[in-house]
Amino acid sequence: MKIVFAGTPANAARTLEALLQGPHEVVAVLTRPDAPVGRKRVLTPSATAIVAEANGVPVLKANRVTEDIATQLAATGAQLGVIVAYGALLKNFALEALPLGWVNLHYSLLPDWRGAAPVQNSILSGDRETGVTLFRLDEGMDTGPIFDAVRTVIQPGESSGRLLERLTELGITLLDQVLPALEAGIARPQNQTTEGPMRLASKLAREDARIDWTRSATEIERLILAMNPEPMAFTALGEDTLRILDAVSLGKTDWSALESESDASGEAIGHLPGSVRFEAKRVLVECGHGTLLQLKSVQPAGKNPMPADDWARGAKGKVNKLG
RNA sequence: CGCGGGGUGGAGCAGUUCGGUAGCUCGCCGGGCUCAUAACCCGGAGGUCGUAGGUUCAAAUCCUGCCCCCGCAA
Repeated sequence: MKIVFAGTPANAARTLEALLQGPHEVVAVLTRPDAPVGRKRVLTPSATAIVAEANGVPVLKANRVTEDIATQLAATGAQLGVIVAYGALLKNFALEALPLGWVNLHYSLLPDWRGAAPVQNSILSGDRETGVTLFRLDEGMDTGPIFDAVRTVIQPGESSGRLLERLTELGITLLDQVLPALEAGIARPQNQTTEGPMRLASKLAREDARIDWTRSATEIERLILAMNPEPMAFTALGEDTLRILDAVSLGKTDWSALESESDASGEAIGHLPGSVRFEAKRVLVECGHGTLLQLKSVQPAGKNPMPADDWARGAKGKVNKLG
């Protein structure tokens, strides 16, 4: 079967690679235009564009599927369109441009978490389970009828980045299973249910990633894991920011036990949220409701990411409070 | 020319203002103590101080060019 693929970021590129290994012929790839990236603002093609070009697949670059683009896609003779994180909704004329229409991989169990950032939102909310859903694209935002879904349990300490990698692979297997049925015309998508949670997975802003140390360690741990690698949780450290890549909640902790240690070492400890405590092998931060968070990996402004223990070597004696 | 921080043994930092024989906390290797250890004790290896040039009796430190890494912003 001839298919066109639409996608932009790394997980889309990975899915495209898998499709290129498979039995179907990818006759064209649609992706967002090259964008200026990084401090030097170098115009950089998307991860998907790079994979497509490396494999000699014709690439169309557009922010929206205009009638012109739809016509070009139809002219490829493709029967089906596959979308993974392309970044724009398709209008009816675009949906109808291909005989079998379009399917979309979405990284949640629809109808829950429709929208731009399902993976981050599911971790942020402390969900136990998530998954990937393959559905027929319609004009709505992640509202089309579902072919199939794969569920998976979110692992303790799992970041958005790692979870997305797993979901990407699950999505690939899901495509492998469903595409043959689609080609044979026997796939029967079911309308999305109206039961259960239907939360909106809105896009996250940088300010959403600022740590509020008055919240519980559990909530902060979720925030840190959800925001890794984008946009990455951070807190104020003097004039600069300290990015926190990984941390684990220790829950409620008996401060009196810790205090005797601190008295012994002569270090004054505050009881304010954000107070930092450097121990022999770990770095602890006091959070709200008497809970403690152990930092595992941080990145000071201007530095590379480092284990919290390494950071402690240089910060000890200079830092006593975050936020 | 968007703003800013940084490059010092394997890691994280100090030393640079006011040039003068490279330091700290770890890690690593060897030995000791111990039932044992991430604990403790003793000893050891490991650095052209990003790079090129300049000033000087002498440069990690002062001057100039270049390379690389990163935070913010986009």
